[in-house]
Amino acid sequence: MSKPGYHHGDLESALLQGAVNRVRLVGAEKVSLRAIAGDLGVSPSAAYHHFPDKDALLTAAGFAAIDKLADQQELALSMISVIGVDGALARFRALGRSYVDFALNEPHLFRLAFGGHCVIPDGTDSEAPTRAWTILTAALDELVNEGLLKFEFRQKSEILVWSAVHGVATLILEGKLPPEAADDLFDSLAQMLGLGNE
Amino acid sequence: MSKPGYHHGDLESALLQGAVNRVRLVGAEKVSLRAIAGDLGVSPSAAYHHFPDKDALLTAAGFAAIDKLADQQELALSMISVIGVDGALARFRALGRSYVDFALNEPHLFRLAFGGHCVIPDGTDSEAPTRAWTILTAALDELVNEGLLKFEFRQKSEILVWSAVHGVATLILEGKLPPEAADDLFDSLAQMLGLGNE
DNA sequence: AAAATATCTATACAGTGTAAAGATACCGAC
DNA sequence: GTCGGTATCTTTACACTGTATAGATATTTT
Repeated sequence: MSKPGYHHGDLESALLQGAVNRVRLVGAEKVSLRAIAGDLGVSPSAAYHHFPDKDALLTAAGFAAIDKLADQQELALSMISVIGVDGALARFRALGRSYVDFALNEPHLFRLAFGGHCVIPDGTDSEAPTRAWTILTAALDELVNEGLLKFEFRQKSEILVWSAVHGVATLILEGKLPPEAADDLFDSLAQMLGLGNE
Repeated sequence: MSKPGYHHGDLESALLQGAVNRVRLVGAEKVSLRAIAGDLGVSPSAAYHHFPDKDALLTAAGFAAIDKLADQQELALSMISVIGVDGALARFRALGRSYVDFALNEPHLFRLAFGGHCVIPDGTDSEAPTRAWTILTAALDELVNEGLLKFEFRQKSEILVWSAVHGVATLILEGKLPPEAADDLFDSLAQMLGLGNE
């Protein structure tokens, strides 16, 4: 299944990987299908047997980028073994930090992922809850369990937290906010979530 | 200064306007310099006497889009004449709503404005406080003056509010959150800002 | 082994951004 | 006014893009 001969074995995932690599380096709007194919020593037209067109390949790469973000978040979470209140808070913060870090370390992948290429069809809830969403809700659950977040605030907190973290990442990336804004935001979030308790 | 003859008078702003129009319709990555020039009945190369390259033109169009967003916000603000506490709250909400509305009504302009084309050089504070920023701080000032927001929370609220609103706009636009998420977010924000008082 | 199919290549075409050189209209100096 | 210089625009050309079509090659099926 890897490379059993002339037919290259698994061009589809090789193309995807190549697309991700190229986007990572130069950004989505400056990657050419021909370059990706060239990297793999393959004719430009070869891609059309696996993806309907260039845009579809980039979209697939975008979803791969979203997955990489989720990977990084889970990795960041896994490195915090503290339990209890402190653990819950640390994990919450690590989640935001890894999100922003991904945006700043991989700006091109981040923009590809959230820049119009990977729009969900907008139909009624497509019942595809995104790994990022799942990860976030788990962290908020923990905050609730530890008594750090009032249960009735949890639902709305999901939207607030994700929006704020995504927003600050984007705005820093675009130079609209300074990098320190991220930590300030995390402070505000922690503080405000906590305030619901007293 | 408008159209005094063959030299077209003011090609530069005509190109800019044309670029904005085209981006508005089909999105930045599908607009061609030649099409913009064609709309104006002008040769493709003509643009190069006014902009170093296509990217620069699109960047200018992006900043124009940012300005349109600010216009829309100020217009939304101007339509609320209520004074006092209710007015401050209404204006705060209208600010968020107009921001999200702009993103949803003009997705291509919004993406151009915040999708990497208009990055501030990232140098130390470039002392260019953006109209959006000014507008936001004014609204928060009013909240403080009306006693709806604790003074010590104001500074950090700037980042929180702008990030959250920008984030929710983006995530709705990309299909990651449903449209109703915006109102939920405004509820949370109003509630949480208010909580700092009791 | 032969036929059918999936995969890849070769070729070609219209469209792109943009560099270079030539034409045209304007503008200030005499 | 006329003349020369300059900004503006056109023409032409080139390298490059995505992708459609048709042909070659390897794999799979029968």
